[in-house]
Amino acid sequence: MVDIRLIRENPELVRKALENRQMGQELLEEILQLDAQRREALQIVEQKKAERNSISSEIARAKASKDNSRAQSLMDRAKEISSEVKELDVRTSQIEEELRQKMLYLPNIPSEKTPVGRSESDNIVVRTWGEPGKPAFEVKPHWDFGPETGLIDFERAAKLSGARFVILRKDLARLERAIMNFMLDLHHSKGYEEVALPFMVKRETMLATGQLPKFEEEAYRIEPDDMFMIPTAEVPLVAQHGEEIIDGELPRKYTAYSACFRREAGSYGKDVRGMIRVHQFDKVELVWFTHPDFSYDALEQLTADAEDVLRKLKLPYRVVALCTGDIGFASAKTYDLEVWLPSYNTYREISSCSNVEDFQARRANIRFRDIDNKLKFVHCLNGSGLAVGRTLVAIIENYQREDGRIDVPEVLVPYMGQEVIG
RNA sequence: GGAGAGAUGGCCGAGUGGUCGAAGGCGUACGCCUGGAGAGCGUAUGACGAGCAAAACUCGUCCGUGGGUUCAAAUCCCACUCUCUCCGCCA
Repeated sequence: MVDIRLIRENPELVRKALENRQMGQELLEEILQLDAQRREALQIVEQKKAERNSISSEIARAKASKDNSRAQSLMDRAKEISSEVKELDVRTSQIEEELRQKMLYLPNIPSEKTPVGRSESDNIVVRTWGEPGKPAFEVKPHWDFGPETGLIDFERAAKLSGARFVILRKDLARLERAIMNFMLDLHHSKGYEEVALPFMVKRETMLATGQLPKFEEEAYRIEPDDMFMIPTAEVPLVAQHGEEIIDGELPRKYTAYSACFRREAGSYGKDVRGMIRVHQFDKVELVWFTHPDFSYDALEQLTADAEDVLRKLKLPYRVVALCTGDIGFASAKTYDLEVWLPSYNTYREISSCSNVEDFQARRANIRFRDIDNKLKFVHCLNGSGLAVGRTLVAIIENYQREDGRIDVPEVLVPYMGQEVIG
């Protein structure tokens, strides 16, 4: 949620933000109009209420001094005002609700640090790490490797659940578990508090983090209970502190494993082969709650922590700063980590690290007490550290040997108890 | 699923119709005391919204949520949500 006062006092800033996001201005205009209406209605109703209140206390005084006729005439007057107040209240809260609904659809204002651009092609490569290998043989894409070795079973997954699901078997199932444990252990060693969370959440939880109301068609909904399967652990990880005043030191750093569920509506043609884009995948997530003054330092640190996973796995990657036209709804600034995938002969997203500033904290009402003793909204950051399925793919393709088997990355050997699979 | 108990400020906890936004305590901030710290003493300390150039100012709202009764609701009535205890079922 964007601060309504900021919108009111600095609409040009919001106008520019929407423009940079390649979005229309209509929503902003509606919000400005509703805000003006709301304040006008508020002033009228509050004045009436003040009148009612003062008569009410006069009644109390009249009754105390046994002046019953005076009390009665005041009560008649108060009754009139009260019914006026009731009407005005209804009108005011209608406007307020309408405004609130519109506000929920307004995206975050991109940071000044976010490069301005129209689309993906305007993103900026910030740095590159490692060299894509140049094997003398042809690397098998994971969608061939998997079925041929029997370690990935797309057919039976489709039998169970339809397209875009995957079954991992034997060493690959174990490798995935090893990857998760390795990531969680690494983050834990850096001071992240590990959390195990619900994968199903209430509607209001999805609202708090910004997945709803705008992106409902992207989420799996559990009809009878109006709950949602989480699209990322970010949702419960952030919302756990909803309606709280965080006590103790900031930043708070959390890491959690979760399965993630996405309908992938509107991406029918994309990545139909393999397990790059599936409806259910595993991910290890990182979330920070920080003081507003330090959230951009925190973004660098969080990104570095996610990068460290790739470095320790010795997977070549690059860091991309997303432009204003490409960052997510809630984000003010985002770095994507992209890992080298031989099957695509390019880098593909494996992590997305964002500073959403106070956007989620406003929705979820997450505050802290600053040194000046004032309550302020925290800044929230989230990033994948990393998407486990895509890490698995990256290992299959980057660690492939000429004999078609896969070397286990050194850091995972202790978790696997073996050095080669396949 | 059945039965009961509860939900009040950052926290604990009093308060059953009219100066209650709410006693008391803890915590926090400042001051005194001290070589320094602690203890002790004193003072202050809810949130949100609107008005104003701004406010230490004024007004409004808020005692789980939503309705209702009343001139007036933390307090009375109804519904719901959540938490806890017990019973049943279950991984």
